[in-house]
Amino acid sequence: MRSSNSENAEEATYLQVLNKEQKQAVLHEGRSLLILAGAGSGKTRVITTKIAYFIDQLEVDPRSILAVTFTNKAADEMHTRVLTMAPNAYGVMVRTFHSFGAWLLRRNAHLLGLNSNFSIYDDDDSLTLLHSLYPSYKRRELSTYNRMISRAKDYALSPGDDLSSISTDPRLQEMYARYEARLREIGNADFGDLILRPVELLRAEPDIQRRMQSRFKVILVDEYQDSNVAQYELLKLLYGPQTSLCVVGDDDQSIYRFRGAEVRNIITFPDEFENTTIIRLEQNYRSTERILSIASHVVNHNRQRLGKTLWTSQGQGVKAKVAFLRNHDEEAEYCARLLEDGNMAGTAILYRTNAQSRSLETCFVKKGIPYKIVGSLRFYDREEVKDALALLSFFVNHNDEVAFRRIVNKPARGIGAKTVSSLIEEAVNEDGDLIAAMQRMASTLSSRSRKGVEEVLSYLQELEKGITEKLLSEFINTAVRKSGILEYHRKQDEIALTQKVANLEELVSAAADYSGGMDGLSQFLEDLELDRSRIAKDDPAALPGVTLITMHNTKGLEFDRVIITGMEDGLFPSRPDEKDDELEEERRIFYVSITRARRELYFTSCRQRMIWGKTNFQMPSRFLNELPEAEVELDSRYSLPGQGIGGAAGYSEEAREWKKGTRVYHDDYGAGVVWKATHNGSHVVVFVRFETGQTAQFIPEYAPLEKIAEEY
DNA sequence: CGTTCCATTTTTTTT
DNA sequence: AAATGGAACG
Repeated sequence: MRSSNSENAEEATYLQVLNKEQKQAVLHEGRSLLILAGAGSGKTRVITTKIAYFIDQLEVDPRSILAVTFTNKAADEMHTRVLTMAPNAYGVMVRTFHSFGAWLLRRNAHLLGLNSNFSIYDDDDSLTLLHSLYPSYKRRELSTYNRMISRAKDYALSPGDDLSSISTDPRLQEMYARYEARLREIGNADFGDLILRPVELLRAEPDIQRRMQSRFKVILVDEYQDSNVAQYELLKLLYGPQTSLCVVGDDDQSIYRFRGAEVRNIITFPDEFENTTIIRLEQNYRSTERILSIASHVVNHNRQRLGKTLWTSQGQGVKAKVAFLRNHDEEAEYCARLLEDGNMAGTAILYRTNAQSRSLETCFVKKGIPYKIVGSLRFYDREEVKDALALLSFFVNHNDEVAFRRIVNKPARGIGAKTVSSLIEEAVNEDGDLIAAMQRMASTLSSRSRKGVEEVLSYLQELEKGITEKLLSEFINTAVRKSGILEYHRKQDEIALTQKVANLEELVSAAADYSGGMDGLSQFLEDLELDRSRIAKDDPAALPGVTLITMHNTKGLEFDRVIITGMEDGLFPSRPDEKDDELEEERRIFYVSITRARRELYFTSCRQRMIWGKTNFQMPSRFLNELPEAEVELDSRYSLPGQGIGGAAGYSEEAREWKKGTRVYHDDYGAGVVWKATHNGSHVVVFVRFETGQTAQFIPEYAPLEKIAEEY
């Protein structure tokens, strides 16, 4: 079991701090290893130590080690930690699946008809492209198809494959095929392509596959439970006769099904890779016994799981608290009150949807409580940033229709939709180059459009001259000025009091570390596309203040105190009528959230909540019923009266009599069906959709509302 | 072609 | 509440 090497040699200090299972995982030398690592069981330590051990003790060349992580942040952190343990580990490749795919595609671009400086389209860009192919559809309709296409790619399905597992919509096949054809004409890649096209490449080119297999002798994958089918295919293609593969994950923490993650990947791993050793890491170093008990109680409601039992030697700890509040403002107040003890940095406030951060922010600004929002305020999809990036992308690829559409008439230059379409059509009919198309077409346009097009051509040509000489940040600075983008947003700032110019300035400074020229530019664009947090001024983790964060974004993090907000049906779990699969996934999100806490855990549930501008009456989350009573108590200081931990017992019993689907009759409105039942604090409120198409809400206690028998 | 105003409609999560 | 989409007008 143990290698004789480590038996004799003095044990490296980094091995001494490991527990038995962790050490076993590090020392394991078979080709296929599955580490089932519970929350807080030190899996990152195991992976980093294992990498250090490979280099130090087994004398593996760092360049032949590939470590795949889930986020760029995790990749950076892992790289740093490995270097601390093994200073000669510099050449280890630590990347996300997507960034690894991009790396592979760039060095083999010529084989795929890609420009080696191809740009990466995000979801919004993909939708723009699809819309340009189907202008008669609304953007909204197409976003459904856009999602299906990206899902198909997650499952490694091409337009020619059977897509019935994605959707039986007959239009999907055709749309996917046309979208794909046009994307290839342009020569760019979308997010799914970063995985799918490497898969296609390795299948089609055995030489390259062999080269990759001999380059990467060791492959480690973190957060394996969130890998999708395409990523799994890619792994299989990289797994050569000499490769050792180690995947680490936790089936209970699989929370990205909506984007193609397949828990089955981890469950069937031992069947797919021969002689797999399975090691379970069950000692938790993070949380108290009570927190672990709550977590395991909750996740035990799930059927589809491998099963494991976490334990800790941290002591029992304090009970978790549940608070029922009137509305989201009180919820924020409640959080603020908890923060009065001053432990901002150790506290995280979790929510299911990004929109929920608003009321918290408002409250904290008012009270002067320092906070930081992790992940959500997406710098990259801010209009001004996207404009600037589109301009830069267009320099890299003159065929880039999506970027062209974005910049050509911003600021307004008299180039309308018709002119844009005809310019694109002209380009498509030739070699695709939109600059050449503008040059050819200019003379045929109306004087107004012509002037605009000439303006664009002139600034593009002027800027193009400067691209190789200058520092990248200088080039970007000039580009946003000369193109008029900066001025355009300066005006917007004045009108709407926004910070767009400041954001553009931040973009410029983010480019400071990049070299000028096409390669530097292209690298900059890729880095931003794959890691949206890159532009942010500082690492949010380093700033003081309480952390506001979505449940999904907390993966891998930990805090002294965690407050899980919005424990209401229809918000969390996100839909009141979820199927088992979906509910189990929501429950895993709950499990992930709970296990972020080291010492203190709070849950809040509001009776009223503003959703889409309307105040809704909320039912307590059914997940509250799944908490073990012995470990949880009501925060009676602040909670509304008449509540038990399992929710509003009194109201919910009554509300259950009027559950969704109940047929009712009202003297004035006629027959209808209940679509929602809830309570407003002291009464049951029933929402009814009538056969007349009207909807109305009643308090049955007072209203002339009767239940009637099911119709036949 | 550009702007403005009004009606309509929201999958929740993100590499 | 916010963001889109369409119509109407200059």
